[in-house]
Amino acid sequence: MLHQTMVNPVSMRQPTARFTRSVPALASQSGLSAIELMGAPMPFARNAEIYGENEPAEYLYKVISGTVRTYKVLNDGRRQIGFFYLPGDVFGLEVGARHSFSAEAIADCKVLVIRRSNVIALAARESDVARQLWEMTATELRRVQDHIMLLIKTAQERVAGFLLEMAARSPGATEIELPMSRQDIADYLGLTIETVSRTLTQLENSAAIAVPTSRRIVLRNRAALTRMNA
Amino acid sequence: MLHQTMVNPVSMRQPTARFTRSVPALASQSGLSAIELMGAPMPFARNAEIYGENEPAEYLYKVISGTVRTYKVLNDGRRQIGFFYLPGDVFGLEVGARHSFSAEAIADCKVLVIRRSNVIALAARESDVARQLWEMTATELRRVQDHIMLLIKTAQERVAGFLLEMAARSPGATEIELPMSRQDIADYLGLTIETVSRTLTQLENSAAIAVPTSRRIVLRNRAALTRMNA
DNA sequence: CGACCATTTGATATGGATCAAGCGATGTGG
DNA sequence: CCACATCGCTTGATCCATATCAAATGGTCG
Repeated sequence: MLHQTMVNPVSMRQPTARFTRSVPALASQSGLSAIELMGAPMPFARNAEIYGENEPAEYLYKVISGTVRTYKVLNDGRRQIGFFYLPGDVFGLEVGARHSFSAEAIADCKVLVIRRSNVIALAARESDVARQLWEMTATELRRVQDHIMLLIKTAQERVAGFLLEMAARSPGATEIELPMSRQDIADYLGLTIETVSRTLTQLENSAAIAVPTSRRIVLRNRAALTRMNA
Repeated sequence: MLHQTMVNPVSMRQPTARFTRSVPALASQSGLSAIELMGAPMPFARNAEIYGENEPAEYLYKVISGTVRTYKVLNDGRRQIGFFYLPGDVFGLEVGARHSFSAEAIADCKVLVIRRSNVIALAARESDVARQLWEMTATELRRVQDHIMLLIKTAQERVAGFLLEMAARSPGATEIELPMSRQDIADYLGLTIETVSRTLTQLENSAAIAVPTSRRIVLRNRAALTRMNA
């Protein structure tokens, strides 16, 4: 049940963040936030740990390419995945001193790494940066609240909800490419891989989806999925 | 399963917030935050709705006395309680325009009602107010993350965890007074009242707790509870 | 081709839900 | 002050969704 994670060398995890002074004009002009301009891109290999639970939260991160999972593990090895972060998503932002989850690359990734102290210093001077930090945390809060509502549902509802959620993140697409394994999905939904697998075949049999390959899902009947999402 | 909630008259829910200019000196001196000084105390009767899901988030709230529950209800009536807010706790703070949960008084309450627009305006000028808003949202985020970890556990672990959580909120106390019903506890833990009840008697039989009355729990063996909290 | 790993499928077990009844406290009207 | 209704909680019996255990299948890479 426990994932074997390659811990990458310390040197890889101590990026020298480019120090950038406040540049709100450039930020708004380019559609980039001032925050992102303070970051340095950094690659992570498949299954590499980006940070561990309870480690000092020195950086926050934005996915450029690839997918990242955050997770917690209980004493006895049960793993709960917090979220799957896709390109454009920010993760690892903490107000407190330490990370509350661990983070790993699901596939080879590029991640923008941003020194937290720089952002916080900037936020103290510029209220729109402060507002952005607050908004990012609030976005995460809403996500986790939605996740709770998933976890009280039946297996079918959870899987349908998961598929719709993933579909909503690549808008317009009727076909979704899952970057994560069945085990990851199961640990996200609080189910076992067997139940996830069975539920998918059941959805396929009821013509709600097609599963051409295990990592590819075609949404055949979105209305049906929405209906069973409770 | 659905709670009958008395909706109190509109007039009761439109408090005239005392308008207060920025008073950071007084705030730090008194140990009160500038935010709280902008609020007006307001009573809510047992089971009164404080706000509803998706209503405009005009106010944020701080419990003075009594207990508040927040919750969401799925189509078919399943209710999930977000949290129980005790005196000192802030709830209903949103970054977006609308409340994502509903809130009700569990018992007769006094609640400090604070106009959100005032706080946000102040935050734009004073970075420590902005920081406080961010921190409140982050506190809530951590809580919800912990809640997720509860929801993947067994019934016994959930109930033990709940008792320890409640105990931690009245520090030092070896005996806890539960302000909420078994149904509320069940809906918080994602269990049925029967399972909550059975689990409590089971904990009582194993001498981990005593239950002199249904609303009062004595922690007899905190170590045992901690051990079964996973 | 063969080994390995992820996924699916099958058989069985079980924790918690559901259905149902009993119990104790609280309150109400006669 | 007592009979009785009500409500919240507990306890009992049974059921069922999902977990667990086990085996087969399939896709990937040497």
